[in-house]
Amino acid sequence: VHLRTAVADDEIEYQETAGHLCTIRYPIPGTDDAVLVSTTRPETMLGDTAVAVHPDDPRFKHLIGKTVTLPLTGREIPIVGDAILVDPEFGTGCVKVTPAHDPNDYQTGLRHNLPMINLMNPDGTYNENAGLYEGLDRREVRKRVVSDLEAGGLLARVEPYTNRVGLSDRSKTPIEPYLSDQWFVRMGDEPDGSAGFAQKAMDAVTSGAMKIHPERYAKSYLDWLGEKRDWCISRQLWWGHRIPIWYARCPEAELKRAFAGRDDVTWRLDEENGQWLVCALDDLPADALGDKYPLTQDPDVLDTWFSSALWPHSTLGWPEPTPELEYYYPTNVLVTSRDIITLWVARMVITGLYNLGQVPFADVYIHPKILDGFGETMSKMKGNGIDPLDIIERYGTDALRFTMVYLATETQDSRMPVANVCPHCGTLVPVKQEHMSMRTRKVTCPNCKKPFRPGGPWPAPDAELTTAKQASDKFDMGRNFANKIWNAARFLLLNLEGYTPAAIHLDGLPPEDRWILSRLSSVTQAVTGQLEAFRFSEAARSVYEFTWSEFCDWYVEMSKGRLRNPDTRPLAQRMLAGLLDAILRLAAPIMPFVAESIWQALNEAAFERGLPGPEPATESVVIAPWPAFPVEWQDPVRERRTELMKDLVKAVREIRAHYQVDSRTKLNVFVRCRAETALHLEGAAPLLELLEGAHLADDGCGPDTRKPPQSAAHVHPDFEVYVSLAGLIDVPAEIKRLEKQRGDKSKALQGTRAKLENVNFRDKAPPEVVQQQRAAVADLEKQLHVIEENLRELRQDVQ
RNA sequence: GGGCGCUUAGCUCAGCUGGCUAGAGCACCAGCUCGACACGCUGGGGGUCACAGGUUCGAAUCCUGUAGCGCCCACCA
Repeated sequence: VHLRTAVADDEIEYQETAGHLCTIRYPIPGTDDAVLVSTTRPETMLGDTAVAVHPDDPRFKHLIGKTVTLPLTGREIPIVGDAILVDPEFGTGCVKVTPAHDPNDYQTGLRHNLPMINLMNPDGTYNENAGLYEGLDRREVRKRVVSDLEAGGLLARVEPYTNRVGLSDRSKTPIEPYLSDQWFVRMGDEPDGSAGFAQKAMDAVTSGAMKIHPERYAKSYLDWLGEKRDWCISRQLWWGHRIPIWYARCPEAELKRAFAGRDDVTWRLDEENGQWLVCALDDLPADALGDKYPLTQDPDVLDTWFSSALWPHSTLGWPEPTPELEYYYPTNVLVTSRDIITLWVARMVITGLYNLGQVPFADVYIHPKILDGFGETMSKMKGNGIDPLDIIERYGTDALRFTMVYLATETQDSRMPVANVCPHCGTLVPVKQEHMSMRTRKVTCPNCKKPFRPGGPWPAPDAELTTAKQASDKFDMGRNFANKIWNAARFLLLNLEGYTPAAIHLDGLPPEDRWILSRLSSVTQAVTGQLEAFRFSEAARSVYEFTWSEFCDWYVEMSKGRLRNPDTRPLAQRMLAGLLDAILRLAAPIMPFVAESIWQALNEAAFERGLPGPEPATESVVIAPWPAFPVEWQDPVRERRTELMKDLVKAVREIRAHYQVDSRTKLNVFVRCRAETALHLEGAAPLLELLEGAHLADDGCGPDTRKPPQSAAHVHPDFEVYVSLAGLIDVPAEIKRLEKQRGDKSKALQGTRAKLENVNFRDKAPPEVVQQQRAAVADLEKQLHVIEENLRELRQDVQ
């Protein structure tokens, strides 16, 4: 495929290609001598207009100013000295110069005022300048040139050579550099020295008018713009915005007459071609100047990035001063990928500043990328992409979105191993590397042995093979979380009968309410900060953690008893409704669909709700105000108290699980602790009852509690728990349990002691850190002591 | 060649300004169909934080180097 268009440097991709390096003799007239030049593109020698050597190269210095005869053409071309083009160490030290067909040679040509001979037609065939080779395709010319040189004894040698060939991104055919007229946008500064396009776009970032997050990406933006390379914006393609230039050959008076009073039309003279270049905002009809002087529009179209650069304002109705443009421009945040910071972002800034005088957005957030399972960027070409629709169908939209946000960390790209879902039996068949790049058209299911086509971007359906859908268990997390929220909401909705709205008063609240409000206030504050700082992954983690591990795992469980008691039920309902309301608002940006559907259901059951006081709910969660709660609700002491109770419950659970005691069997629990801790654990008895089916007697918690016979122990920094297991206790197993606890604790003790024994640590570390370590040692020693005691008793039991 | 980033549990990733026994999800093991949820609950196993130096009382965290990987840019007649 030949696209026959100009391409930008950034549309070229290089590929290592095995080719040949030909060394050709260029005879020096009047002598038997010749200079040797090497090239990977021998056919371009027809357009050589010089041979260059390094000006300081002793081997060739004396030749500068002389000429050589260009083989096959007989043209005499000069030998020039050029320190930029020539590396004397490389090859023969002599370089053929083909200004019309190589960018470096072009620059060399300009430096030495060399003629530029364009050999090629736009279709890649050679033109009349190629003499005998006219009309032949470039590849054919290469063959002929080589054999003709060989026949003439002018081909010194041909060696195998691997070089990097520039291929078009789009067509994957080799780029042929050649001279053509193109349209450029000048990026450099104005002739008077004032800032040009590139500089203005740089200033937008250095002045802080536009911030790039994470900050390090500002560097690629500034570095690239700093080169101020002119932007070639014309393309010889069919699809695209046409270049708004019309050509006319007429007296200027005609233009003045036809466009009198129009400030959207300008023109200037193209002296080289003796015509007017007319530029207009709106399309000009061919007969705008009358039949005598037809206007013809330039056939080229704009670079797609030029059109894209207009996106932030052209989508809002520009150039008309629409209300939308007025209201939305400049926008707030652009979210995009790092590889188009230059191609797209920089150019949006340039056109935004030029057309509207303001940057198009205040913040640019660059997200990490999802890579394929092998760590490579996904691309259509490679065929290693994943179809979001497959994921949505299998896991849900919110699952997709949540997982993506969860993975949007600050630096780390994320690999996404993908599996094909066997269309016959549903087995997940992991994608292997050899399935990539469309090489594998057919995979056999290891389970049902039937064939299918792996999922991916296939150009057309396959009549014989069903194409598999794609899956990736990375989305389990999002799906499970959506489901968790859904079920928590269901629980609440089933328990809202008789709900009455009323304000919450902090003072009368039970400890678990104080705790969850403290957590809610902290978490809401954290999520708000994380979103503002573009730390999306952290925000997702905060919402997930709070909702699942705190609200569902503990608060909802704790509320079950209260909902059964008519005295405590109304408050529990208000708390739960208010909490769910807050969770939905926090989750809405990340899981909009689940949040919205629950919001609607909640509006039916508890229209007026909220913390601390009830308010009528908004019609939709998307217009609900972002939540914020009093900082005074944050109460470290209450949080600590709840943590202690949770630890107590967990200790009992651990024992129950270890002895595999049926959950319906009631356990008797005894706690030995300091009086102060006992105070903190005051509310623990009902929780143990509710959550663990465990009984803690009124006098079972305090400094005087004694270890009951036949019991299992768990030693916590703040308390010792004993669970009576008369008839169930397995003494050797219990010894093993305690020995493991002892192992863990003494390992920690060792580490901490070692630190304290270090004089330098005691002298140089901050006192509070030293103090903390001392306390830790004391705690651990005490715990170990208790464990030892328990072990001794158990060993006596055995004997 | 220049720049940026990464390397932590079997897999995919957290770990912000250095300081409790390094965390999560999935996977794995054991036990749970008790009134939101088996897409679940409970308990558990699993890590020389790539490697080598250095700074520090103390390093997954800071510095230097090495190796591997990814991306962007430049470019080899």
